[in-house]
Amino acid sequence: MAEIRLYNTATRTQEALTPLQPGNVRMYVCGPTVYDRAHLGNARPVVVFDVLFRLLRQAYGADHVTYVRNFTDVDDKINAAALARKEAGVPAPLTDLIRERSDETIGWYHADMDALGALRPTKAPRATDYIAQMIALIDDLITRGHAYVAEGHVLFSVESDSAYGSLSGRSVDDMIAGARVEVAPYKRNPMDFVLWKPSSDDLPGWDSPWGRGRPGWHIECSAMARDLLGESFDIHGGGIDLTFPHHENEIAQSRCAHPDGEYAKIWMHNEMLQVEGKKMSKSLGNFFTVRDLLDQNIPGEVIRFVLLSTHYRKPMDWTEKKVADAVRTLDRWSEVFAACPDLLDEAPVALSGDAEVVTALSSDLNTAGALAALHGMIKRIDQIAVDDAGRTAELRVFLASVSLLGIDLASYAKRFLAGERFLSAEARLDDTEDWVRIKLRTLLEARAEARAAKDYARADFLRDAIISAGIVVKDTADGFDFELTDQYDPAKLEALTP
RNA sequence: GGCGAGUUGGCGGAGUGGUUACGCAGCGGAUUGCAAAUCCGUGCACAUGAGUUCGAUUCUCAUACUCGCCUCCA
Repeated sequence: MAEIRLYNTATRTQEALTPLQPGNVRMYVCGPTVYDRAHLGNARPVVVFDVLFRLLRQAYGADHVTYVRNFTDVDDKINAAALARKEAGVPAPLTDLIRERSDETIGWYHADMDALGALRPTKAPRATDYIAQMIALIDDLITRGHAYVAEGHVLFSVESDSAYGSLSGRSVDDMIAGARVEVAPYKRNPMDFVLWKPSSDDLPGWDSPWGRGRPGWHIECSAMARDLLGESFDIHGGGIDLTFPHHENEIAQSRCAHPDGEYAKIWMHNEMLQVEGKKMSKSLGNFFTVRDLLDQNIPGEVIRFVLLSTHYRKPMDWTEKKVADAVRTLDRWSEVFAACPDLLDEAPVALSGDAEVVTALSSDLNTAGALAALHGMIKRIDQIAVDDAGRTAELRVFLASVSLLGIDLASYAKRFLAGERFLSAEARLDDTEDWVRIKLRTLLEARAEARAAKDYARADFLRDAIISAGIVVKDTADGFDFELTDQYDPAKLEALTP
């Protein structure tokens, strides 16, 4: 087994993973705030850390990896969504609507991430189930002099933590100088952040020593990680935008409350996702959800493939070309199994996967390198005779290697071999009007007749005409097929005469 | 203003102190009535300047440009 090396944001270097408890790895990843469908950006960390989860399970054993990913179900946006429903006339108490909204969103989230082939984490706690632990943690921080009560709020005192700012590499003074937040007058230091805040009567709230209220954003992760993983654990992950303030504040809370623990040892952050070269952001409104893509008939395996084709620490640009390339690659990989479809129905074998693939993944999750290694494998396999037993053995290793990336090639290939095509000509034609299909069919059949009569001049003339409308004509063993290209233009097709 | 990341061939995208990434596109060949698809083979690169070194795309510094975070955000 190759040594697993991971880039640690906290030290800004790559480090070998050595579990604090030998043979038992503990990982916490910040999960979604469940107010709406997961957008594509939400999917990136899920897929990235799922690959890590799979790698760790293989290296240490499935029962020796604990992966916790939370659901944040205390949030203004959830409240707003519930409030909007109430105002729309839904006759139910607001708290019920809030709970309903969270439940519904969590269900969506699981379904969408399942479609991307992500394994469920070992534990998926909800913040609202850990209010008591949060209150205890806050109480502890007050006792230890790291937090104070002011006007119904409990605030963390950043000046009480000499290490504050170490993860994100900034000093408290720098932060104050560049702060663009309005500073509440009751804060002792402008950077002090909320641990607990009062709740109005019409919003969710819990009784606490400081009155009815609700927790601040950061405390939930500290409380759940403490409860489920302990004071020290191995890996903490999330999007790079969480580095500050979320993770910085988590560290501060946890280390100050548990001075003997070091909280997370390795901090991993995935870079952001862009769409066609532009930042994907809610405020710009150019984002789309995972469900949108699935509904466009883009298979989950394809989405996952694209997400893994760029290293997790680099910004990734989501483009239609990448989707098309991924479809193409998965189609090719599927075709290799045409001669041995039974392999696809075999139960997953306990193979460790190709050494090159494992080495790439072990080197700070080099998923792009792993995909390159898979390309090499398939090339080698292609050169082995179809009836050679060695080919079957190699294909099993190939499948095991692909599944280490969480790409369910067996499922994809079975659908492909059964004739399913994604982004196919037929699928695209389905969106067009009847006359297009009739016209195209007329032209294609006219050409087939010309070919049958060996009137190649006419056949080629017709094919050139169809090509000029952006449609590629293919002759197959049992007839013909066609494919729409980027130049496909219905207007040109309409102008053609047989 | 503060913090951080990046700049690789036509495009996407890894990696390395001296040697092939890989994929797509291109080109040549096999195949085909001719094509398409497929298979085989193949050319093309490391932002700029300086330094360290026997040798740098790879290390150091500077410059330019791009991007992200500092505010809910993965």
